[in-house]
Order: sequence, then structure tokens, then C-alpha cells
Amino acid sequence: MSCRGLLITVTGKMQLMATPKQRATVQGGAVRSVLADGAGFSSAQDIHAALRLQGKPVGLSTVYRHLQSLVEQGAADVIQSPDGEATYRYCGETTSAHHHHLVCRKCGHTEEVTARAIERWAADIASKFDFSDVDHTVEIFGTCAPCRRTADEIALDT
Amino acid sequence: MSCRGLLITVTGKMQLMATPKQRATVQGGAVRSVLADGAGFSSAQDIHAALRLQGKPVGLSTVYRHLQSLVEQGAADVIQSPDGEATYRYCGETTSAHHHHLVCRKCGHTEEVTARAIERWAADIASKFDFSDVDHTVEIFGTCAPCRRTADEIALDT
DNA sequence: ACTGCTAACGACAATCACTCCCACTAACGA
DNA sequence: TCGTTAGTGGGAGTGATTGTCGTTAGCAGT
Repeated sequence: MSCRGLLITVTGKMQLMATPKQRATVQGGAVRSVLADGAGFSSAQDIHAALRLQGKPVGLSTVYRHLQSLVEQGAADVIQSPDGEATYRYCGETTSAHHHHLVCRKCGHTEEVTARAIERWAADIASKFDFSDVDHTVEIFGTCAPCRRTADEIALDT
Repeated sequence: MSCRGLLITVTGKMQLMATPKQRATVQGGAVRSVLADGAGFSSAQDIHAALRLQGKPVGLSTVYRHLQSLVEQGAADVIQSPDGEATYRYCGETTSAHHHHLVCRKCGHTEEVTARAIERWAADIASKFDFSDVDHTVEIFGTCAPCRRTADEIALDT
């Protein structure tokens, strides 16, 4: 989420070259575009499969590598799905602001949510118990309206 | 803690009580008591190891089984640690109320936190986007005061 | 107490997400 | 065009978790 501090330190060291050396590879672009096309959160495995379907097979390790670096750059969000799998979502370079998600547990459709109140609350709680270095995860899972409707139809059929 | 007492009581007059057919086994009690003794969240593997240290080796599958059933009964909380491992914490039968956690990422020490405001906020957001069946995870990770101090000492030594 | 039923156990195999390793490939600056 | 080296891929490895299945032991009912 907010590893910006780290990035700044790193870039400080190699200050001679802006955007030091990050090669533009086909695989990197492919991973990024698949992630960007997906509506909501998708797992590394999903992306790997999607890439394969598109006829641009990319190694699984490569997918993980790019996903990680996108997260470090702040271009993607990660959340642990309730069953422990890491899922990723493209956030664009612009959306650098800290935010949370409302995720459909059926289709993965996601709404971005920001709430100052939550941030303040988390900070308050932390200082009250004398915790430092705080970071928080707030995710809301539910069923979106379209998915609810299809679920109802299925229920009627049986 | 006195979870053993409870078990004995239950076995005394079983049929009247809830928990229709749940056998009281030594292993179950051991898992429960290790979990209860631990201050904060601990992983299944930790519990398995602790049990082994105590000289009451319990099969890993058994540990997982009991952990799951404790969670189902509401006697334990699970959260996914930031690196994706499931960690468990005893919450007693009484603490059935919905709550969240402030967890030290060094030592696992945990404070329970409840906040009406958060619940209301989550519900509001959900209804605003027409999501139903909503559920949310809110966890705050940080470094507690004692851990911060020891970390500082180590930094000074080097 | 004795017995039968079957829930619970536990060792091991299997699975699954993810990381590591390393020889090979292809960007990119000179 | 060439050399350097970041980036690639695939297979092996890891660590958590789940499934399988023969064995063990709670807990009635007698």
C-alpha cells in the first residue's frame, strides 16, 4: 500500500538516471494490460491463464514478478481474498491515494471507497494503545446486485 | 484458562446441552488450551509445535480440524496475516460480539477493538452500491510499544 | 464392567499458491 | 552491429492447508 518511503530511498541512491533501468518487455506490457482490462480483483493464476488464452503465454514467475513490481509502484492493489489467495487489481498510476474496496465475492467486481473517517479512526485506535508504524486493511465483501439476481434465478429453477 | 472445566461439565450431562454430538477428546482440549494460553494470534503450525513441546503431540490435521471447528463455534477468530498465513486467536465463548483487532506485527500481541461507527459505515457503503450479504474485514497492524523499544536497542547495538 | 457404533485421530499423500534458481533471450545504449 | 545485463521461463522447491483411510477411543445402551 504505502511503500512510497522505500521507493524514494531507493531512487535516491541511483539518482543519476531518472527511471533507472526498467526495460519495456512484451511480457510486462501483457501482464499490465490484462490486469487493467479485468474489472475487479484477479489472482496471479487467473492472469496467467488469461495470458495463455490470449495466445501470449507468459511464465508464471514472470507474472508474479510484474504483479509485485506493479504493487510496489502503486499501480496495483493487492488484497488477500478470504481464502488466503492474493488478488490484484489495476489502479492506474494516478490513483495514488490510499483507499479501500467493496468487492463482490461472486464476480470480483470492485468499487473503490475512500473514507477519511476510517483513517482517522485507525490512527486514533493505534495511538490509544501506543502502537506505531500502523497500517490497516479494510475490505468489504458482498454480493453485487447483478450477481444477486442471477443467484435468485438459479434458486427458482431448482 | 478454564476451558477444561467447561468440557468436564459438558460431559457430565451431555444430552440436554447444545453441542449434540461432539466428543470431548484430549487432543481437542489441548488445542483449545494452547490457543487460549497464547497472548495473540498464532498460526496452526505454531500451535502444532507448541503442543509437541508440551509433550502432547497432536497430529497436524487434528490441529487444523479443531481450529476450524472453534472458528465455526465462534470461540476463535481467524485472520490472514499480511503474508497470507491464517492465524487464530481464542476469544472465549462469551465474546460473541463482532469486533476487530489491533495486532502487533512483531509479537502478535492483540487488542480487541469494537467500533459501531465502522459497522455503520460498512453497511452504508454496501447499501449505497446495492451490495447485499455484506461482510467486512478491518484489521490494524502496527508495532506495539515493547517491541518498538527492543527494536530500538538492537538498532543502537549495530 | 462389556460391547458396538462411529466420531475423532494421525500419518502420509496430495494440492495449491508462491518463490527460487539458473541457463538462456532480447532490450537498449554505445 | 555488439556487449552488457535486465528480464524471462520452466522446473524444482517450499510451506501451508486439505484429503484419505485404517486405527483408536468416547460414549451410549446393555
